[in-house]
Amino acid sequence: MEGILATIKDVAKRAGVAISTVSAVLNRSAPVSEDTVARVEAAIREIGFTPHGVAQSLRSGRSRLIGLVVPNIANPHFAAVAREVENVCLSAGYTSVVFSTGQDAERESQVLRMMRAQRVGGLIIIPTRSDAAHGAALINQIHVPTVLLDMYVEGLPFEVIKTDNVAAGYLATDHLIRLGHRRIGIIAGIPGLATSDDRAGGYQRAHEAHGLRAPDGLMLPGMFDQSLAYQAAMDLLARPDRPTAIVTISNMMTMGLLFAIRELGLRVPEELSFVGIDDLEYAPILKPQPTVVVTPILPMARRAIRSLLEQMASGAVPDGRREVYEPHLIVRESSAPPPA
Amino acid sequence: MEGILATIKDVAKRAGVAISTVSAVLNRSAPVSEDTVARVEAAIREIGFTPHGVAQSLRSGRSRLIGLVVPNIANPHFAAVAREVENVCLSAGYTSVVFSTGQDAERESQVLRMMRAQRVGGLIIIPTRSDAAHGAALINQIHVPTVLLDMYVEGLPFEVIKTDNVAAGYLATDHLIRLGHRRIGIIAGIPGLATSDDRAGGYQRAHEAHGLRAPDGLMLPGMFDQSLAYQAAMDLLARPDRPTAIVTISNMMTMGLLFAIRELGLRVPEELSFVGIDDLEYAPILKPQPTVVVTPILPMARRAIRSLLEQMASGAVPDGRREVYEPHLIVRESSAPPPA
DNA sequence: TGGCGCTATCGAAACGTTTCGCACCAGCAA
DNA sequence: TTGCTGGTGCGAAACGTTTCGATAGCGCCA
Repeated sequence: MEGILATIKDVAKRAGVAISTVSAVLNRSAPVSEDTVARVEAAIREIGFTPHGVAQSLRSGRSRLIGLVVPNIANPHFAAVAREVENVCLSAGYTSVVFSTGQDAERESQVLRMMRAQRVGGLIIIPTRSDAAHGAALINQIHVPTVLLDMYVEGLPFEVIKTDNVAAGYLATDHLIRLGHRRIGIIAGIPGLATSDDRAGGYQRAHEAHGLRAPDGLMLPGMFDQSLAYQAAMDLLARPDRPTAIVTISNMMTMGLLFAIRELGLRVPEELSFVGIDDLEYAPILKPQPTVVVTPILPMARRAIRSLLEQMASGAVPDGRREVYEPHLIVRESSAPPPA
Repeated sequence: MEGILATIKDVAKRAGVAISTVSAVLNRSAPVSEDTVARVEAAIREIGFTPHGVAQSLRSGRSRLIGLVVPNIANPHFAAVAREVENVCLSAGYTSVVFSTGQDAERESQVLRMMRAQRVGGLIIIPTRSDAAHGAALINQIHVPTVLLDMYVEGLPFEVIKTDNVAAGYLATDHLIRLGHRRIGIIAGIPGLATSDDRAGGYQRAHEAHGLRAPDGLMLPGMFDQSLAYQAAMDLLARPDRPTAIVTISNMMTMGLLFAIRELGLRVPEELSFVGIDDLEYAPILKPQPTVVVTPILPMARRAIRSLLEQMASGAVPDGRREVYEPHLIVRESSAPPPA
């Protein structure tokens, strides 16, 4: 177990060739005669040689490590992203390393420092903030090809793979308005976070599109944090003129709402309707099953990692392209016309 | 962004000292006078130097990469482990890289090859199988300090951090027997997998302890896979003499059962009781709330990574120690006496 | 026969660190 | 003056690769 692993030198000796020839065989980087290839490959098999990725990185300046930076790996939504990225990486011979920021800019920066120390070859980031100041801070910490997932950051030139968040908020709200709701609350995320602001913006827009004014005082922040969303929901639902419907802008916030509903013993959808953004993977066993707006997160993740690998291979300069995926509504049981 | 990062050489030049002196400052590995330290540190700050982890690894033979191998990172149970490991690693200056095996021995081996290529310095593994043959295969693929989590593998000398799985199965089954159930089904995992076998063993033992014989034909395999568990549950529940209660031995299998219950429109606990092993993080919003046997997975994860870091630092030989954590029962709403 | 071009192979430098032996200096005792 | 000692600092080798210029062997044509 205490490992002295074979080196390329051992292979060379065994096959009776030069080190550089073994390297050429390994990388197909130079013409090598058929039977030399065979001899080298035999030697590799016999002594169980695995190339020293660290040495390869150092010499070639290319790293086979991909960094994935997400808000929280324990959130199933992001875990799914990680799984997808891992799959693509593995089949492409890359290794992905995942880190959680906890939506904290300082921790994000700490994480990026680690990534830099490990000299990852590329980065997929779900950023913690989207304002220009953050962009300015980030730009100095990122020295490799990068793709932004889920959210843009002001002033960062990287490709962005996101959903139409305004549409997501719109879809959820529009659905409730059409059902007849007029007092619709929303538990939004962190002000200043594009994803959050856009989804809340869609909520406003939907009201306007129906010639309505979004009611005052019904937009509560929840961060991307379940317990805060729970607080917000309790607040909203304890009011005498409580809303007849609620929109939550992320899976964790839907969870928070569900906790509150359970605690207050509210009947859904008879007494309260709700629509969440992002699906819950156990939605089918919930009672009632939640109506949600879903985003194609898996295709987005796949696209992000593919695009990143391509950039790394081609050395293309980032062009700030934005790839936008459309969300769509899944009507289930948690939404119905308001009580008379 | 296209990164030419500063090297230790640049620092040395700027501070007017030798490279080796900078290294000494960085690692506190040799006495350096106070004002030289100050000059070097100033230089580091000024040019924004981050040590090249790859070069450090290569030269020192020590790697700051920790590999975590789990069945599936998209399973919240394992995502929680990953998060915990990441936290400890980050604060200790290590980087964790997570991989999923999909409970597939071949993929596990592929993953281990990647780990070896990256020369990770230590490994935490939740293995895919526990038999001796697997142990024999694994022993040749692992060349670094390693801790086994959740399950032992026959013939592997590493420290094992696990729960008392027999007790877990026992607790769940005993609870149902005490409630009066006599036809208790169990959806077990993969035969040959210790965790699975032990939990099923606990089910047998509980019957014996009450002077009962575990009913025939009520133990169905579900793998650690939701859809298979769903199939098994459908099978079990479609029978004319269907069990009055069911034990599921992992969170994914409880999910599968819940899908089946929902589809068949069974009332719980009036028509059917169940007890799951491992909690569901959204348990509180489920109706009925599931009765479960929980294992202290977070403390176990913390213990595993701490123990690993210690081993890496001390260079201690593995002693095959087994650290066993006790599971306990949380009675909620899904278990009640059987229908008369 | 000599020169040319092609192919297969080789040797050595380089990537950015750590590590280790050696040199320098001042102070001090002999 | 010489020799020793302890505290600093230096230079160079080494880690395991990739890469690139050099070279040897060979057939071919003039």
